[in-house]
Amino acid sequence: MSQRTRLTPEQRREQLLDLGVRLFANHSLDEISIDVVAREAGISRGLLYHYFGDKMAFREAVVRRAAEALVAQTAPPETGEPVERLLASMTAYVDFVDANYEGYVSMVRGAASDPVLRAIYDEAFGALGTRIFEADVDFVVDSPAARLIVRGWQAMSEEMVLSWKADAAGLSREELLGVLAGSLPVLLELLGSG
Amino acid sequence: MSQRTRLTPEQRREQLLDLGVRLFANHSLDEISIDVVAREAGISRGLLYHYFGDKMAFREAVVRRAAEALVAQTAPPETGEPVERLLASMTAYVDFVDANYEGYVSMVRGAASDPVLRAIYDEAFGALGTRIFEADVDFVVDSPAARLIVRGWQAMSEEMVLSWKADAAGLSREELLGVLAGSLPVLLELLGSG
DNA sequence: CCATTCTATTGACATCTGTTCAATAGGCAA
DNA sequence: TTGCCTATTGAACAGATGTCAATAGAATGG
Repeated sequence: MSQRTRLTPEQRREQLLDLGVRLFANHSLDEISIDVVAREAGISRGLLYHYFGDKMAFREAVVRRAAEALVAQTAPPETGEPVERLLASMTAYVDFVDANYEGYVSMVRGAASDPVLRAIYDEAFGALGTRIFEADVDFVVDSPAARLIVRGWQAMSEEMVLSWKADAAGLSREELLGVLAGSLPVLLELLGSG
Repeated sequence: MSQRTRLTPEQRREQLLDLGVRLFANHSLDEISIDVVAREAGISRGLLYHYFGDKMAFREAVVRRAAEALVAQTAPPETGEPVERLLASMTAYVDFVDANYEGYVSMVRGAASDPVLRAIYDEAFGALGTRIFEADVDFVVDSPAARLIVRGWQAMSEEMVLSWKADAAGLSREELLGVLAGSLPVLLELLGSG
């Protein structure tokens, strides 16, 4: 069986990563055989190994690309009021999950099942969290306890956006954003009053 | 290699489930070979299939037992003020994660990577969430949006307890509980004022 | 237009792991 | 002690991962 299509390494790599995002969004690593990936991509199994080394490295590349896209696309604007910039970043987060749902789910699923993928995920979310402490808003005071709360708030945001995506629950995008944005200050205030 | 040890089915099942909890806490499904499970348990591979059918079903049984233990051990007390009962249930949750850390992580990891395990996890957390709406406290008014917020609050609680377990971040158990308990009403109030 | 070179791509093979099932042996009852 | 029940085993099978020398697009130079 010939019918080879010869692409540049960049094109081929992109094609395979895109495919990986689609596949890993709905199935775990061991549910996706190399055969399936190869057949779906119209290539031989060997080629996948040529580009990514092994199956795990392929998965890792897929998750890493999703994480990098998340961090890049949620970068807060350079100018504007601190609170405005935070809100813009948060809006970008919601829209990213909305637009890249499959890739996002792929990343989350991966993070839970493998330490290496978890590290990639943690690094991405650590970067998002750090932005909050660099934002110069009055209700954010850096401390270990505040870091813990921000982590929790991020987990809450993720869960709510994913649940909202699955079932809007009667909330508009703006109402959802209102809850997420409003919750951060009130949660951090619990530290002082607790 | 003889040296068989013949147990009752219940004993053997318990032994294997306990072992599964330990193993799946630190490694994903495909990282744990049947050989490892069998060797660790001192049995043959075949016996695991005799008891659980296949590898996935074994994993499923491990997660299901953890989920059932979680729901059982966080049951709120029958008597007392509604708010007190909620707080007692939440305290039981924190203590459960603290005491059964490996089993809890095993459940969370599994839930993210497989639809069947996810369903078990969702059912357990749905049960915990429903308790909140049945608790008869004034700040909880049932609605799709409120359900969404409770889901988010649960995700936040989980993340914070796990992070706190890994690194106390200077918070005592009581301070952590204070933040978790205090956050639920203020989050739900965001719905009215938003 | 042809030949050459480079390398993207293949396919067969070795190895490992999940799964099945007939055979084996531990322990209780008669 | 004998015999039966069934917990347990181990070998055989199926399917997937990972390896590597061989193959064939396509650009380049004459």
